[in-house]
Amino acid sequence: MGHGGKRPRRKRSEFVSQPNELSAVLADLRTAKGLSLREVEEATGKAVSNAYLSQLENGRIQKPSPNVLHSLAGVYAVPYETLMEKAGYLLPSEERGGRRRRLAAFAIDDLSAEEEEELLKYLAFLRSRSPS
Amino acid sequence: MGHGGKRPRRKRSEFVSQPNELSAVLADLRTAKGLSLREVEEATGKAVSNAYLSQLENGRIQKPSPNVLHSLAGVYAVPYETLMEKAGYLLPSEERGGRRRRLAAFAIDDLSAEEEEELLKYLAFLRSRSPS
DNA sequence: GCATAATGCTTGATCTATCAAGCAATTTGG
DNA sequence: CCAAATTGCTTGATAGATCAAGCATTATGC
Repeated sequence: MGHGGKRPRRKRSEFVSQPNELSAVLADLRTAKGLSLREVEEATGKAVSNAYLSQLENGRIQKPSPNVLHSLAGVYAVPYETLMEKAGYLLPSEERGGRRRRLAAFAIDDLSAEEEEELLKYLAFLRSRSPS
Repeated sequence: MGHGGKRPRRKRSEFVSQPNELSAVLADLRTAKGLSLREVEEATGKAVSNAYLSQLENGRIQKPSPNVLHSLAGVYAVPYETLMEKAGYLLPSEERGGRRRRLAAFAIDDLSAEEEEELLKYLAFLRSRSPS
């Protein structure tokens, strides 16, 4: 031991995160619902740890298991197949003959009436910025 | 899900061959086509080893990856989804669309991907000002 | 201000999926 | 009959998924 002062140095690991589409979707869904990592962990019934969620959202996991995706689909109230598709396990739904809702549509299902009204105004604003 | 951590120590499981529906289906498909394990390995372009196929058909693998199932679906000319279903990754009768949609949901179906992302961030903002 | 909780994150450890190599039986062909 | 090939199978090694703990920083309460 020796050298008095410093404790085990903590090296700053250079995370080579490769953000993919899935990680972005999962992060967006969680923040859109206003949930913390631990709240999601809890919502899955401890099936998915907050540690893992963090790695997932930061693109450090290449292939989360279908079980994990199933748990998260439940928490975020989005279709399991959609997450499977984002993870590259299934062909895009168009090529499988299926209609689909925008992911954002699922994020608003439990808004209050007041919030929904605000949201509609915001949508009008969004549209005013792009040609129809 | 994983197992990690140092929790109650788990004993090494003795290879209890537990043939499930998937293993039976895979074995039947292969013998029905008169193929050997190595021929199937070859047919997948070396994507799945004969060693693994053996374990798979004898129920020694709990959750083969979707990638493996995809390769085998190609070789045996059966639908990928069918094998996924046998493996327990998909529900047999997936019913979709039962939920009631918010009004606003109809207004976002034709947003661009960028706009949708903005929208999700806006939702996070909305939530941050009201309790759940 | 300070203790405490909450948040996102990193890391060490463990289990599982998966393959390369090898093995004992069986088949084939000369 | 025997060597070579084939077949199904087992096992050691490796990589990746996943979690329990713990850390740094920020928010919250007194």
